[in-house]
Amino acid sequence: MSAHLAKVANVEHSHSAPGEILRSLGVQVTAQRVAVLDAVSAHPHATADQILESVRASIGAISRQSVYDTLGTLEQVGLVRRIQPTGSPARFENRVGDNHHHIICRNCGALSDVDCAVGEMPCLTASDSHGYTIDEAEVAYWGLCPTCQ
Amino acid sequence: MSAHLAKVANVEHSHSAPGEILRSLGVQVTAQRVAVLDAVSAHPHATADQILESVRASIGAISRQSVYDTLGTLEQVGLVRRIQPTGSPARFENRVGDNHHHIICRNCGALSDVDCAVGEMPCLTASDSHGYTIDEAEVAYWGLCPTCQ
DNA sequence: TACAATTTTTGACACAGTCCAAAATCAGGG
DNA sequence: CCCTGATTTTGGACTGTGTCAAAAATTGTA
Repeated sequence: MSAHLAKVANVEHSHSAPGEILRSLGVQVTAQRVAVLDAVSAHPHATADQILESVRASIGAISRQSVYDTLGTLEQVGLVRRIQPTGSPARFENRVGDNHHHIICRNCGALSDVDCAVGEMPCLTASDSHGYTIDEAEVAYWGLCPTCQ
Repeated sequence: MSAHLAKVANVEHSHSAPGEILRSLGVQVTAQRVAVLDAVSAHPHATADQILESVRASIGAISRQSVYDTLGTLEQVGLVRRIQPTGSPARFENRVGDNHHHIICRNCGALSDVDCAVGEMPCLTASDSHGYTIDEAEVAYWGLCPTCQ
């Protein structure tokens, strides 16, 4: 994803109404999209189904397909980041553009953000890039959280 | 997974018959298990279904459940490592114990091993461990392979 | 050879993500 | 404010991946 776009999305709009943010990015504004964006903001690292439940609680009805579609659109314009730790379904967060990493508990699945020491992608250098053009080093820290130790 | 166990599995058995390796680890030897181990060795980073196809080609018949069971057992005893890059099903490899990382093409999905500069887990230090006991820093390098650039 | 334990098979199920046609909504222009 | 074209949402079906469970088969030991 474009890091620049993500920063635009996050920095220039952090105090705008969701509808305005969408409009400024050329995305049609609908009640469903606003509700999904709100749900992602309220529940960092939520799964699509958790977002579905949250939106249903807030606007009454939305289809599962629409949640998936909207998350895809929001990811595409850089408002939402999609992560997927090993063994987990996809999770979504609105903290974008800073290349932060995550830390996951092997026991209970708790998940937290970890700032990237470098801040920009890719933040690590592969010992052998195999001729690839690398644009991201995705890091996940695994271990036991304070509660599960 | 126990790094020591993985090294035992990989180093002390790299020239033994698969059946002997299994027996030495206290795992009951069956034709299915030997075939799955062979398939993983022959096809690094294969998915469970690819391993299923390979085993069916080699020993004629095996159930999907048995492949999943066997992979689980082999992972448990440190003979096989299970990885799951974002957006991919689980993949299996017999290169264990060296904490190597992976590099994945965003376009075609090609996947290669990348040696870990440190060699042991965890090879990175989180900027803030949130009180976790960290035992692994899983790194995936993303970009475009030489063919897709 | 017999038997207990374990593994495999078979089929069903659950979860997560995608596909698709019809219906509904949005946005802009008149 | 209404109309219309474009887009989105809905509802249901489908696919892929992993798990569950009971019955059948196999392994290994005595």
